[in-house]
Amino acid sequence: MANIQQVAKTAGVSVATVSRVLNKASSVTPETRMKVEQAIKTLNYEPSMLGRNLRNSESRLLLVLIPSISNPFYTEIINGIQNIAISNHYNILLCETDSNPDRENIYFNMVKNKVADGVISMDPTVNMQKLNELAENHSVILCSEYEEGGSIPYVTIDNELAAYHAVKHLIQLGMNQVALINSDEKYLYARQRRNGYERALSEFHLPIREEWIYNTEQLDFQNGVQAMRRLLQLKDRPNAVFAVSDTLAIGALKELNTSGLLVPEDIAVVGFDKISFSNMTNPTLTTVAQPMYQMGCTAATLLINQIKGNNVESIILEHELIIRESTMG
Amino acid sequence: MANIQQVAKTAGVSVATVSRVLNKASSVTPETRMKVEQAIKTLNYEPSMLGRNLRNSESRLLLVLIPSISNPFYTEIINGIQNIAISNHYNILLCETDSNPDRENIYFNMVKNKVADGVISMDPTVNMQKLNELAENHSVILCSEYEEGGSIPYVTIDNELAAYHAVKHLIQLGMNQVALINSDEKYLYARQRRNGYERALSEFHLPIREEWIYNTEQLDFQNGVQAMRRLLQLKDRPNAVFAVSDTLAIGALKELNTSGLLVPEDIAVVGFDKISFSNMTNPTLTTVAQPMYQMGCTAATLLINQIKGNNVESIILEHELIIRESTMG
DNA sequence: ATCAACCTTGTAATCGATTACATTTACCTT
DNA sequence: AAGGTAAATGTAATCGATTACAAGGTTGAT
Repeated sequence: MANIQQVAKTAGVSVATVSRVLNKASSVTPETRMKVEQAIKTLNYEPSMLGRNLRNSESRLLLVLIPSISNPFYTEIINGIQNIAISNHYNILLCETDSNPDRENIYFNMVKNKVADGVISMDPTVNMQKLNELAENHSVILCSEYEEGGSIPYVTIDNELAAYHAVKHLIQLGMNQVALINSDEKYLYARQRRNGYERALSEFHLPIREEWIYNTEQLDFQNGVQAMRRLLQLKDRPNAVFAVSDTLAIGALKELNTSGLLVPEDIAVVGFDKISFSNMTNPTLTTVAQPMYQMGCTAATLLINQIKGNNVESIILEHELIIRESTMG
Repeated sequence: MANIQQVAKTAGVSVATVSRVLNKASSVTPETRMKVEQAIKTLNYEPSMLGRNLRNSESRLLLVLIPSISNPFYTEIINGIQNIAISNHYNILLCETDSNPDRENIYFNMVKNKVADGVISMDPTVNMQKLNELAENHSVILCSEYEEGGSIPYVTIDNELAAYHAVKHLIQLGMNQVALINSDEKYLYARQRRNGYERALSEFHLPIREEWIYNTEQLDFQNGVQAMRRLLQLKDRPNAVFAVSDTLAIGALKELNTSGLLVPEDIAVVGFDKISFSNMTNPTLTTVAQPMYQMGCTAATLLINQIKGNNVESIILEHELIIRESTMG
């Protein structure tokens, strides 16, 4: 691969002139420009990013931290990030942390080392202390999960309100015994969604019953099956379930199917996230849609602005309740 | 962020010595090593990848090209790639091409520019001519989809044999009218799987009937629904369906459910890929498992070896038929 | 005491770009 | 024709590391 020196030589000009042609900025005679472009073509020259990046001390790479690539929740967000990134001449480095602090460290170092210009973290298990340290000198944006009262800008939805809407929908359909399948409440979103659940119950003067609240360790399908199984063993069964993720809800559906119960006649189900599989189930799943593509776009825009040195503000986006067969027989 | 000069100054040594401490290679007195390490600690120094990469003309980044991040087929493969990459001190740059040639070009240029040290392509729509050009001077591995008789090393399974096994399984269950939901036969894997399907039929002296072969444009759920709907409209209905992807098969299941047919009693269904949702459906889906994690590991290992300058050979991995409820009521 | 051999450390070139500053060239004005 | 100005181009420093080679220092053998 040719370098800029060789191009300069074959064009009979200096490296500075070649660079000027490359960056289209300052004045070059049409004639010399032609000579340089000719040389570039004959040598099949592509400027080295390594040289350019070292000099400019930027890499035009954005790190995206996700706990697990197999979680369909993230795919649309990543699409959004990627589109904005590409149209701003950035690329994204997708990093799966597996919620593993060692990997997290590797990725944080990549930002410190300028292998990447900034980070969007979507990992709810991220080490907030380290992230805050990183944010002191580098560009960081949180997406979906965030820190209340923290100083790092974030993009999210109003989780409390979204849960409230979902549960209110169930209650208004006449369900007076609504169970909650929640994830571990060490996560902020889990606590917020529980609050929304409780607010809806309280508003309709329904009791909050601990045995109808099940906390899962993870968000997998199997956890949903397990949770539903437990709820069905209760003497006093719920007649509706709000699960804080579609994968949990789909697990619940599966268990209901197995035990011969009808959805929504016997038990209505609402999920959260509107993952693509949520309308492939039978019945299709009522769910709360987060504007995932938009979240991704917004997060990327914030990050790029922050890298440019601008001050950016956190943003809360709108959610939407998608009513499907699992609540509307 | 401190640089190597400052570390050298505070440690009272030359930059060469600092570099030697950093790279643990040549001889440094324990005493000077201590001084340098002390300086590194006090200055909170991290070596710049940009400088290092320029000098070594490597980036320790591997490009992974996939058509779409939302396709669950790729997630396990990517896991495998990532694990091997990390344990060899590489990182992966996950690139979604959307089967868009412009994006493809951007990514190919990243390799030419040394932003990445090599590519694993999993995009069946990739421009083979350009990829071959790239492979002349750079490291390239194909994963899953490949070019027959081409010169780029690949990792794949025996698609013909896998399809043959799937269809033979259906026939041996007593199904004598097996339909095929195939994707566009411009793809090599689609042609190979069709061959396997036909071989199994021929072996059992069953006719190959064109009206039982449906080609979809894409692999989405909706295409499966559509395909099944068409097959059900036939006067002479099939009593089994082999779909070349789980998403198609899940669409077919959904349509069968909608029209009140029982699976597998009325129509048995086999999918392909063993995506995680394939055991969340009702009934659970019989499918052909590709060793996806292993494919990822193998592809990454091949690529890293190729980058090291070794000659690498293509590898064909074993598949496995996973029998579940959709063929075994 | 001398010298070879080896070990440790330093000097400076290098990777491939960008860019401040210097220099050359061309043109215009009087 | 001389001098001034602006445009075009060149020179060389710079980004932050690695490393070939040079130089200095120590050790031990004779």
